[in-house]
Amino acid sequence: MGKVDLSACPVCSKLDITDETAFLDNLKCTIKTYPKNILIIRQGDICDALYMLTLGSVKTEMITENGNILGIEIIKAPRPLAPAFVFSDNNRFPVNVTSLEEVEIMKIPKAEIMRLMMTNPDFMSSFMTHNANRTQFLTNRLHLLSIKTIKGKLAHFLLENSPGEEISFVINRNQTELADFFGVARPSLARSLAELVQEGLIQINKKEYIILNSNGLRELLF
Amino acid sequence: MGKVDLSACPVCSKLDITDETAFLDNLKCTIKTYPKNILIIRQGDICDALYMLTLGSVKTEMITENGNILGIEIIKAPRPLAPAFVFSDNNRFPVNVTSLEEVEIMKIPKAEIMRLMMTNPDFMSSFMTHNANRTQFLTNRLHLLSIKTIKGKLAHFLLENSPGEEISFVINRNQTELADFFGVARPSLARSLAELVQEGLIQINKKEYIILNSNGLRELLF
DNA sequence: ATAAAAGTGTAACAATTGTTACACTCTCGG
DNA sequence: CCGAGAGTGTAACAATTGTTACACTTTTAT
Repeated sequence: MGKVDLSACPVCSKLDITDETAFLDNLKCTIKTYPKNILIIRQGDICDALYMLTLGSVKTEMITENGNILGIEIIKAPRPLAPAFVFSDNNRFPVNVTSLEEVEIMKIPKAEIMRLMMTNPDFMSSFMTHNANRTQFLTNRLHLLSIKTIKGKLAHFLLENSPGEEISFVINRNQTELADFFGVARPSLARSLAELVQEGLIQINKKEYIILNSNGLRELLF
Repeated sequence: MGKVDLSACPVCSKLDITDETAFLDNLKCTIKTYPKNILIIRQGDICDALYMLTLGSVKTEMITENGNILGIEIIKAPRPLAPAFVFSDNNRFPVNVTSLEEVEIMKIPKAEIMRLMMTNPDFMSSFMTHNANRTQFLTNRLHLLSIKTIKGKLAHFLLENSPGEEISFVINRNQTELADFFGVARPSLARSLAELVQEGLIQINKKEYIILNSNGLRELLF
């Protein structure tokens, strides 16, 4: 089993653990490793334990009923996968989870999570905050999807990621991934990007973007 | 202050409260009433306490940057409003909350919530489950929005709400509200509904719907 | 009972996005 | 260095949805 850096985990960082090894030994859990590009969790699978990604990175994607893929996000270890759903009445995973590299996943039973929360207020607090942040992420996602034009989505997304006007920044997604992220067709996204460039609002060089006119971008939101 | 039926509240129902009045007296909280059609909470407002709707009903709606309204849901007392966000790092309300009638709202400080969770495992468990269910609701919302055609959204929505083929059921929203719920224009929704009727898939009488051909509806999801 | 307001049906037209197809560039492994 | 595959630019056309407008029906308030 690989070495886990608990202090980097948003849920565990505040734990007062004098002996990390002892802590992990006391924890009833199972650990599994998966090779690259494996579908680890299917949308709809029962979720009766907390899945903690301890090594590697995964991609979560939601598949709509019409078969389209609506990319959600990339998760890097250490971080829990869909922690909120352990406690829901209908405890099924809402997304597919696919390994992007060789990964290691720690499966902690629900009862153990309960025990940790009871005995460790800091853990409880972190766990709550982490879930709250996840909810906020979903809300933002909802917000993005509710913007109806592609150029509007792009404006929102670029403004959110830009460090400021005329300052270049890198978007770590290619056009195909971006299109999935927005839930639109790839050529349509390319067209909208080209229009933004032609209108002098932004500048693109591979994955490097520069906002030239942030006010112009903001106008696309109305 | 109105009488509160705690047993009907998803978060409080499992509390072992021998004396409800004493429980509420011990709870440090403030109670406010609002008349009908008042904007109680604005999207972006700081959320440093748990807002519990104890009487009446409210409507929550998300306003996108382009000014469009994306209806989310109607909430009836007793139920907490956006309970997850009390604990998030950026603890701001994600939605507007408007009263639909005269309402009463109990404001419980975050510290009090923490105390309740520490001292009352059942409360903690219910609170977690409730938040998890909310997350699942958001995920479903995301799912619905990610379906691209209006007829697809309608098919998904109607199949989800129908008790079965040829059995009538009531949708408690008018066309305008439904259009908001789906994030589409009202006449476009009307057109899609008319098409579903014309194709013999459903039957409509005011707010009463009947699915005539559920397989036909399912085909719209591909 | 009746006027005002809210909700619905529908049509013509505009705007946006999706689909498909293909040429081109870039990257990476052999 | 070269070829395969991935990623990009772009164009023509189809499909879907939005916009606007107006007549009509239903509900609500006085």
